[in-house]
Amino acid sequence: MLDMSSRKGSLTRERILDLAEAAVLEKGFAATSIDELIAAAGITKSGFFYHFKDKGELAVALMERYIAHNDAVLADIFRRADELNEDPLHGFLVAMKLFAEMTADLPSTHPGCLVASFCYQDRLFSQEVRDLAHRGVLTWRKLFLERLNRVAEHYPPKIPVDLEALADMANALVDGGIIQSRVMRDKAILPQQIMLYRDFVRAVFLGA
Amino acid sequence: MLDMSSRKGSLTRERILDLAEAAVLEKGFAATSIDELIAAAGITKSGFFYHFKDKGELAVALMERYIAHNDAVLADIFRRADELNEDPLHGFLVAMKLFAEMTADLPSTHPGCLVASFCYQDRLFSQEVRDLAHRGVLTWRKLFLERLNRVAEHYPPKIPVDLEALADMANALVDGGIIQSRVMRDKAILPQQIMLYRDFVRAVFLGA
DNA sequence: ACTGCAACTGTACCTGTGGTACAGTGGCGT
DNA sequence: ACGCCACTGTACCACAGGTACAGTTGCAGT
Repeated sequence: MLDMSSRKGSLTRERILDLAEAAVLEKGFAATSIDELIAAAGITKSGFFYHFKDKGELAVALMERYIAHNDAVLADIFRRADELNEDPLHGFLVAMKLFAEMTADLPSTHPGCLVASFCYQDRLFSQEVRDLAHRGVLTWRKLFLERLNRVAEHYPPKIPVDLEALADMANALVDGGIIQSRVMRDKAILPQQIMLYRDFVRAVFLGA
Repeated sequence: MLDMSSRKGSLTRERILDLAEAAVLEKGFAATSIDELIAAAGITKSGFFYHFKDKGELAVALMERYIAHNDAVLADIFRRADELNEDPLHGFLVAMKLFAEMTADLPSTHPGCLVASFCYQDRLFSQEVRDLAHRGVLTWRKLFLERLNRVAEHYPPKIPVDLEALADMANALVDGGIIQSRVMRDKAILPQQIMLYRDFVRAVFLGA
């Protein structure tokens, strides 16, 4: 029989990851204690080490799950935008609108970006975690760059920009927007910045 | 007599702060141990606690110093740009060019932004540290917004944007650019993003 | 009913770190 | 000569993070 989640699915592992992700984004990885996680999850220390052989493996699992989820969310946004629009530029602009709305609809400020969090705690992690973060950023770059290239074929840029840098700009602005939203305790900043990015992309391809 | 730095200036304290800042930006605050700092500084634990009554006070001192330094750097860039140019828009564009060049000239990737680092370790710090970060972001917003308002008086915007959001965009892009530079191990990304911001500001006020 | 494995629990133990307490000292300014 | 700034040295403690490993429970398949 094919069962997709190994036996009964081990939802305990997922629960640990949920708790760990939230804690790490609030206090950092080093300050997130295993004792704290197992208390919240209602298991014992041994239970934790059954799922993760050490804290490093927790970091890997957190990153893997986060990257996969992030990629899926972005792909979904672009897919929904494509359904609403044929033209590559307007599809892109609609996607950015959807993205901004999604972040604006969050109940409080965005919980944070694990890649950004981990990048300031670099030396705590294995090469594997750093490689995961690297691939995560590369995936975003690729997803945006593909779209921007397709747009550029139909709309010759009015402002000469490196499209790869323009692709990276989205990621940079999201990470930076999250940081500002958190520091300023103003959840409106992130969606605002995404909309500004949208304005810029429109200006690049359509002019002011 | 007026001496500006309390007696002989206590350069030990500065050395601790230098070491702590570098360590915190690499591993995070919680993972930076006092033992490690005193070993690197060549002092004893007692020496450390003479300067900082606890670790929390170290965090406050780090943030204060970082914010002050950051503000000074930005103010200097704008001042130098003003010397080269009278027009508010071109002064701003020159400043962004100088900024990009400054970050490009760093020997390796940018060491990182303490505000960004601390924002993902929020719960470790006192309200005082959070307030410092808050004020740091506010100062950047204010510095950029003043300039942008002056520009807008002479150049009616061709693209309708919220100037406060446009001011915040600089900060967001710098923080995001640093993160991407670190994760991708490519120091060119940060200056590239600053130059993209410059392109956007020019497009806003001059059109594509 | 028996076997086997996933998913845990229980107990014991070691280390490193943060932090306290306090007495002592070298050198410089006045 | 006096004082005080900027430390050093020694001793100590509580506790969290982390390791190790043997034992237990419950469900699945045959």
